[in-house]
Amino acid sequence: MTNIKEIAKRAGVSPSTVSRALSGKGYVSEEKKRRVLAAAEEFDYAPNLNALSLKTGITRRLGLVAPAFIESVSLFTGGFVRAAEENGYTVTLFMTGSDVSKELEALEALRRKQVDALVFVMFKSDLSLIASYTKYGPIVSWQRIIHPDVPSVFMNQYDGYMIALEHLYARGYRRICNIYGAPTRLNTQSRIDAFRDFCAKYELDPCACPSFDDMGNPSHGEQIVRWWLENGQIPDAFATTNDRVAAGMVAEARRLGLRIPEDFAVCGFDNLDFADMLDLTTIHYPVNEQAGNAFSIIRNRIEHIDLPLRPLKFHLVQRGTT
Amino acid sequence: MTNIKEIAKRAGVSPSTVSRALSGKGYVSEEKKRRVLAAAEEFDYAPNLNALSLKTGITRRLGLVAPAFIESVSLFTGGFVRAAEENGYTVTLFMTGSDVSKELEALEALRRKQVDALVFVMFKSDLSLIASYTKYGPIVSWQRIIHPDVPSVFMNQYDGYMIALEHLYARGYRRICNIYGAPTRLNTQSRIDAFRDFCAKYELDPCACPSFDDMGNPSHGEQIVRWWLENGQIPDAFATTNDRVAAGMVAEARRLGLRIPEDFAVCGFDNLDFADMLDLTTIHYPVNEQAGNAFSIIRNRIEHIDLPLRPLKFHLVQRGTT
DNA sequence: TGTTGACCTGAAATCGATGTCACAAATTAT
DNA sequence: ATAATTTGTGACATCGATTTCAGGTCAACA
Repeated sequence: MTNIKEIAKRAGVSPSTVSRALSGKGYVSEEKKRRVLAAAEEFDYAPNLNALSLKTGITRRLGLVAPAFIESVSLFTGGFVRAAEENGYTVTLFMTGSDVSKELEALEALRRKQVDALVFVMFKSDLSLIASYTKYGPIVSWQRIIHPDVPSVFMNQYDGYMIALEHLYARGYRRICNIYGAPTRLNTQSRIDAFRDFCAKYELDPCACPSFDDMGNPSHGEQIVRWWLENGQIPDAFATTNDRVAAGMVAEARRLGLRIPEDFAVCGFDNLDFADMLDLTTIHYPVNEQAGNAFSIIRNRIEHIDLPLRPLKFHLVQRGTT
Repeated sequence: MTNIKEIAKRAGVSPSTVSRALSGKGYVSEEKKRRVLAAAEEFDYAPNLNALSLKTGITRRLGLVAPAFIESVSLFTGGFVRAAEENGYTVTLFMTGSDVSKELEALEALRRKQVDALVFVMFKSDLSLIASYTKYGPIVSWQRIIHPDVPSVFMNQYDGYMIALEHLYARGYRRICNIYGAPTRLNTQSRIDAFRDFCAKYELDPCACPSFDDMGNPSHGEQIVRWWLENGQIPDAFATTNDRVAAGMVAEARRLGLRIPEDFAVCGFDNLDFADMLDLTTIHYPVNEQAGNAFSIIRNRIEHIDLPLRPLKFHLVQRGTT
């Protein structure tokens, strides 16, 4: 454990001078600077980060809070860690499994200065609880929320969903079935709005086809395909919550001998890894770059600078299912 | 920021007494204990973790080093974080992108006491370099290595691959083509050994069918299918590096109008998320529990206890491609 | 010659906790 | 009654850095 005192002794100076020589702040004669650097080299000295954090009150550590690290959360995490590390920050994980008590632990870690800031990928806690911790450090959310103290870098799913709908229309599909996620999410409302406006634009009946709520897994996709086979004529196309639901539909169709896109078309969402392997048309969004934006917001607040945010856009990835 | 001194002042005692009252170590009268607890409650006091780390030399933070956080690395990360958090540890990420200088940064973080220990999921650095940092804290590797100071919790791929081969044999496939990963990996050698022993057991010619080296992506799988169509009769079955290669083969077969498993069978490896959606037969391994074992090894070294490691086994997940 | 300011240095305070130590009071043992 | 423990408490040192402060040298300038 070579510490600053030993370096000072070896170089024949005081600890203050060692600190100055190594940090480059304040005056140090060339002569002593050389001696300090030599001693640091000789003892392979590296300052203790805990001491530094205690003294300065800054840890250069950020907390990332998520239920689990799979699918698009992995993409976000990767983008966030990259941006953080490029700027000399380090990222600590808090895995909640959607448990609010675990979310509270992450908030407490902020209060206890284990991290300088938090990014919530998804959460279930009361927004007011989370906001009350902003006095201990910046908090940013990926999940779409509205609060003056907790900025959110959400995807504008109105735009993304509209791209999917426009694409389906352009390919000639008119009877479109919406498969939505959790109805309480603001994102779901955006998609409903997009569909309403889409129908108005092309003079389609928004009620022509029933929609499905609270769908998110492959098994949901399978259920929907089977439901339609038993309950009337299957729609021309499905606009789905995400690629997982879409994958379930594709798999079930294959099993039942239905042809895609002839019998029905499917458009996914997220462009996850496997969408390519399944030849699934989907909507892509640069989640990793958005995570970079989340980091920029945090850094802006911590260092009182004004990094610009990168504007991001959805785009269609057309494959064989439409 | 309310610190221990303020609590002391409010409760009318010394900081030492506050520390004793809150930690439960040493003698404190009931009366003062109550006063301290009340003051701590009133000021919503939580000890500063940096001060604690500095004083005790223990951070209860672990570093996880990986090139990126996708696929099975995500599974490992999830399992590791869960085990760590259950035991009061926190996990800090180091994303290397296979860059040795980034790996060095993680090692330096250990030396500078930002973390108590490290787990390398995968690495490229010299093993001797990594081992030289074990004097600063325990280091464990998931990648299979052999070193007295750096334990590794690898998968015994001999067993896993043998299960795949036995399965293919049982289903009647005799002409089996091996698709291997990076030839320098110890894992690859294990698989080659498994195939040798498999052929000996059933008196098959190990050279009956050429094998492929250094394959790992869907595009590799596609290439292999096309290669066989141009270069002789396609084998009965393929035993593959991982699910990604297998998925590429399945996708290409579908595109070319080949039937699976009639024209050829495919067995994947890893049982990633999408294997189910692709109806891919594959070999499963409880990676998340193995990550739990990695954590146990670390905890054993840090706390000088002797937690047992959970024995883990591969198993076959049969689906439609065999 | 006196003043100003740049340069240089180390002692000491500080960050926020823990833990040792000395000492006093209360309790128990002899 | 005296000795030996147990209980209870605060002063102070410590972890390893940074930073303020006071004081010193030295050259330039009025």
